[in-house]
Amino acid sequence: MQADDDMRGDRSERAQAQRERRRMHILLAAAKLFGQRGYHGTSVADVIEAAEISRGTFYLYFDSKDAVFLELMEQFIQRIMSVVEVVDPEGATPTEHIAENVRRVVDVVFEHRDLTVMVLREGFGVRPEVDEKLGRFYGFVREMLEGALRNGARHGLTRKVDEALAATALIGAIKEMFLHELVLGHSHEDGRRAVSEALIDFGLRGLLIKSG
Amino acid sequence: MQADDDMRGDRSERAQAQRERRRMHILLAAAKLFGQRGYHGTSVADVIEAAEISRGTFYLYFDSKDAVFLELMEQFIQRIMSVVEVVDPEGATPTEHIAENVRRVVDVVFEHRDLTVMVLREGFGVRPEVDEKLGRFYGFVREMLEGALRNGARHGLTRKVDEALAATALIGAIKEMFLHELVLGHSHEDGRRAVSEALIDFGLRGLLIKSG
Amino acid sequence: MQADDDMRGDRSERAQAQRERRRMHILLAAAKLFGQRGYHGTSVADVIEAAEISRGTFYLYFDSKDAVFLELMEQFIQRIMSVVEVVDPEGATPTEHIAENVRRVVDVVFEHRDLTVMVLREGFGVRPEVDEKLGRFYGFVREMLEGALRNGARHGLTRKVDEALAATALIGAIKEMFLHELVLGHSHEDGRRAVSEALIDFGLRGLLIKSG
Amino acid sequence: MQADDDMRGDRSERAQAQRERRRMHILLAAAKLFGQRGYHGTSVADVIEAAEISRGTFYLYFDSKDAVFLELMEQFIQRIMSVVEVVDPEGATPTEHIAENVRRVVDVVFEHRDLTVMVLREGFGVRPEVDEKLGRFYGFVREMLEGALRNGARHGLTRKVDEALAATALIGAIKEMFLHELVLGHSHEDGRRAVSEALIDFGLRGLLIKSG
DNA sequence: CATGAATGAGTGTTCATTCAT
DNA sequence: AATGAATGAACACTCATTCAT
Repeated sequence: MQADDDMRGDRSERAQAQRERRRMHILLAAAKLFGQRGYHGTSVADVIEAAEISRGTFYLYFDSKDAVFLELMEQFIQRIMSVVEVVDPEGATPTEHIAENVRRVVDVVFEHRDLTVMVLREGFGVRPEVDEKLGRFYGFVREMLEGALRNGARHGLTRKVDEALAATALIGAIKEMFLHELVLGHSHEDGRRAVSEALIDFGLRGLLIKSG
Repeated sequence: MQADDDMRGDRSERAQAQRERRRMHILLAAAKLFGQRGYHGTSVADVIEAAEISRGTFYLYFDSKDAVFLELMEQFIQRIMSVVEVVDPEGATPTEHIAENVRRVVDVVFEHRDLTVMVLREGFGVRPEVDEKLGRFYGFVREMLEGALRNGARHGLTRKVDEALAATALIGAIKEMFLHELVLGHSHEDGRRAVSEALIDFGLRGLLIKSG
Repeated sequence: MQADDDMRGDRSERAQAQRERRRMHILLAAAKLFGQRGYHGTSVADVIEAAEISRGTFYLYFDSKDAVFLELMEQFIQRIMSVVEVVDPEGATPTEHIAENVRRVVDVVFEHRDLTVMVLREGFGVRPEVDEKLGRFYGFVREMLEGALRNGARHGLTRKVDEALAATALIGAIKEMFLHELVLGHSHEDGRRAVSEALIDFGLRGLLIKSG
Repeated sequence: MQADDDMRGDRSERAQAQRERRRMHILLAAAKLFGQRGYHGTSVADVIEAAEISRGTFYLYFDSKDAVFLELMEQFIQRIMSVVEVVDPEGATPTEHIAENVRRVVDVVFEHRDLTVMVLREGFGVRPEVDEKLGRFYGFVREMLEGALRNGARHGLTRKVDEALAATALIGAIKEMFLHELVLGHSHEDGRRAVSEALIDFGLRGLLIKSG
């Protein structure tokens, strides 16, 4: 009896684990394809071929193509958000804080290359739900950046600038650098460090030696 | 015979002009739609409805949906390229040169809002030919920027930086600012000037008052 | 010029007529299949094969499989309703009136065999819109019948009965007789007359010679 | 050895009984669903959910969805047939005989509402085997009715009519009244009696007071 | 015996492209 | 040159059935 229970428990656990692994497998395959060919360029047929599963199996694990895309997008957003620490405006010089945030974000990005490319290359207009998710995410990022800029200005670290415009520029710069590195990157282990440093460098120091 | 030829010539010329006008009309309608809904979100049906032409007519002027997209992309690229003046590396302080280039590019962008949005929102991966075109274009832009950065460094105007990385960041910043302004922009006449100045500001001066 | 106009007019008219003929052709094919195999047993593939058109053409003429079914159902309902004349309760003996209604309905039914079978064999539960249409139709029929029964009772022609129950029984009898005749019927020209007479006979006279 | 056999026999018997109980359980769940949503509107998924069994188990007890439907239909048919007593043509006035048959059928119908609705709402065309079964059943019913009519005519109880047509009409009336009562019926205990009486009334007496 | 994960043929629908008029 | 009817490959999704555990 006990053995029986144990066996059943084992089997159920193993089944559950297997199921989770398969879900992951599909998500990974989908992320790669979405990253390479975009949402519209990737068909369910592509995904099931890449994941080596049948049509039916795909729908056994996910409600729809959209659902997969949204889940992947959510995964990425969650990972990034969970790794960014809001800087205490009253705290000491925030420079190091920011640098650490950047490093952590870069780590997430480089450990989830496909996911990142997928999110970064897909602009608005794919699906309303996607737009909403992206909107909230970029809103969050923008707030982080604007806060950092305000904070930096208060501490006399950065020039007084139109924070909204500056945040937009920074977002664009970050996206492009990540995309460039991830798509063309030679996957040097130091690509990661180079990007980290470049982001901190450009973000905090700008390009000019002396004011114009 | 001669008169006949003339008449035919006239007719042919007028027909040619009419044909050109119609092509333009279709391209404009397509640009607007591609900008608003993206490549995949725009169907040939949308285009012919917007251009008020028949299905057949569309294919009389263009080989395919792709061809329209590519031609529009080419148009945009040509316009931008034709307006950028390569800075003489031996010349005097290039700051003003650069500023003028920026202003001219901004002018093109704001005078062809649909076209710009279309190009900027569509990343790589739509079609191989599109990728190739975009690749060459960004290669050109990148070269311009890298040249400017090298030049600036030589003149002691900018810090010594990894020009490739810096160019990537700048490209991203520029794209994002344009997109943001064009999509959400309130179409103030001064939006154009604000963006111009912000680009020059961020591009040339960076954000930091004093070096870290 | 005039000839040109005429020709264009002709062409347009002919095109319009051709279009209408094709629509009809598809509807006829669909009605036959729906009648033979039911709504669920008939696929769009079946319809386009029977109508000898391509998948795309089907959707050129109809929005969906449902739309075809609903249009056919509506056609049948309209034909029947347009042919039934509401009996004036104050009028003279309504027997002849009723008999004429029956004959007209029978004519419609026998001239649109597939359509009738399609409607009669499909019960409720196919689609909400279908249910609603059928509900309204049977409501109409029921009202007609109940009115006739009330009328007949007032004139002393029929026994006093629970009109609702009697109407239900009559509806069932009518449906079954039509279905039987249309599905198995040997298409004798007199099948039509036999059914007409039987309906009048059973509806008006009942089965018993003398009351039990 | 003998004890062993007995035990095995017991176990086998118990297992057999359990198996039978489970079969019944599934059939009941299926009948309810088939009645409510029809054959096409009911998926195997619906059935296993309602029966609270697994997919595999379903196919352990039945060969296919069709097999369940057919078995249910057969069940209904058997019940009805087993309850109808063939009237002796040489016997005395058959009125009471008929009335008793009607009452027994009504009892079966009201005690197996789901089953009845299932059979009545599904016309021909679902599956060839279904058609065949239904065909044989209605053949039997038809024979009963025609016999009764012939008998009635011989005894001078009913008018001389085309018995085939009359039987068809009666079948339709019966079906419709049952369906109406079972689907919309307020489940009054007397609904049963009302229907019984109405059937006898309409079937035997018809609607007209005096002969035409 | 029981399970539920896996399958793939089939569904209704879309849309870029062709072609007879 | 202009039209729009016609096409069919491709799409996302469903579901009855099988089978390893």
